[in-house]
Amino acid sequence: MRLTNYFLPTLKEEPKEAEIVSHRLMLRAGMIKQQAAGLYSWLPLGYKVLRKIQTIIEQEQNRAGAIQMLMPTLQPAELWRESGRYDSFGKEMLRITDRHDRDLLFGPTNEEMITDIFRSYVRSYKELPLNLYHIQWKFRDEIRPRFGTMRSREFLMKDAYSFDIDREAAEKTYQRMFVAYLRTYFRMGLTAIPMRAETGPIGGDLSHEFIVLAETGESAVFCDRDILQKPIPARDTDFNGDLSAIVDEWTTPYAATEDMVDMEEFEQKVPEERRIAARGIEVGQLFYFGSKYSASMNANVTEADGKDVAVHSGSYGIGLTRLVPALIEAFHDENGIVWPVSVAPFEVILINLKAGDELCSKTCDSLYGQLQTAGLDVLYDDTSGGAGGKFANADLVGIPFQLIIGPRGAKSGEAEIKNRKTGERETMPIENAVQYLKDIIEPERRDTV
RNA sequence: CGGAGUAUAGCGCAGUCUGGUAGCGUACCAUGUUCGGAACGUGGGGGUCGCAGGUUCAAAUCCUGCUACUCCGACCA
Repeated sequence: MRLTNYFLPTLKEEPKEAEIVSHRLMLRAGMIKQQAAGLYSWLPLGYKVLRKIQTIIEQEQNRAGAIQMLMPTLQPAELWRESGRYDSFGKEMLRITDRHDRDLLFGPTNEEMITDIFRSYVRSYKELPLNLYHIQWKFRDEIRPRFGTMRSREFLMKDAYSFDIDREAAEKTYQRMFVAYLRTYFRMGLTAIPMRAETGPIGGDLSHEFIVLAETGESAVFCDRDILQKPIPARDTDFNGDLSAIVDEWTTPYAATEDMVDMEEFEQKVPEERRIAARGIEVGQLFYFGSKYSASMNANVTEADGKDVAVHSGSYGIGLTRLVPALIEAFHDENGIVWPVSVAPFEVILINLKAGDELCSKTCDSLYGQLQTAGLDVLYDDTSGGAGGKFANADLVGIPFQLIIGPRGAKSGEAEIKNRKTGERETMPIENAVQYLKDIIEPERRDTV
């Protein structure tokens, strides 16, 4: 993409409404625009990151055996009356009336609807297990939305819903999602720590939150440093096999949020030098809630012995629109964002330092074509501004590698490559630059590990 | 929903106390000099001062009401 043809409205000055660093940087890097309290437009750069995150989530959900579909944002109130949540959910649920005076709601979650789909079509235990997911916009009318898209009213979520014949089978599904989550966050460059969690209003008795450590995290968390060293399950993990060893390994070190922590237990189980008391951002949650909805909504299947039983269910969420700021909280410095390659809006930015110089522009145009041919996701800064502005902008939006060509280099045949994360610069013959970038970027995509 | 603030050019702000019809920085347009970390000069365009009502010869400024947004708290993926 040529920057002269793109839409990237970056801001030099600090927007006054933003308090935390990720919100400020998302506004300054031209990723989002606030439209009302808790409602945001995703501008091209921000949307590109969101799509990359979505692709990783989809790949890992599919790998773990979940099946993608899509449910509507608006739901009929009847389903929620059936489960009893129409009245109990409270004012966070946005209620809408259509022209026929029918009660609708903007879905804050989809347990009722997926259960309705399930009971409409599934009759036999032979069709289990089933794990369906969708990635859809949800709405919760938060009393006080804040921190940009970290806590917005409208938000994009991946929700998977599983159906199993009994608790044992449901726990296996739970473990598959657990492993998929470890891989998902790892591929985004994050270390997300699974912590025993309260089950909250969704109900049930088995739940983990996945937490990313960050100073601006909304909750205090306590864990054993050991958990940060645990190995990530490989790409070829057999999701049909027994995953309990992996889950056990990850759930043995102490890790709990402030809601669940027992300080005495924490201090007793974790030696002082390994204790981490920090703040964290929740980026996903797993729930097993048994037959809570299947029983009240008649989602039964017939077993081998001819008897009907209510299925055992779980739900598994990942907040995409919250992951973006969580990533920025984890990856930034004083100059701007520092994206990991796998979620970066572009992998490399080609900077033409002097767009008016014939040789310089010719060299850059050629490199731009080569980078595209090499399969790299490239933004080409072909604007006519000064060098300082271009460097500042490239640093701000956080593209992992900068390929810098100035008139001097164009003449002498030298290219400069800056690593955004380390700040290191390397000079090399121009003809080597594309292969050099390809070699360092491809493994960083983490799509083959 | 309780408490505290803010609203003036695209963005960041001053002007409001003490009423006289709007200014600074930046961004934008033109032009010239620059050209490796947001460079400089000259010229230019852009604001019914959040909305409504009131007081006054005169309101960004004083009074009343409303709206939006932000922060703290309770709540939450």
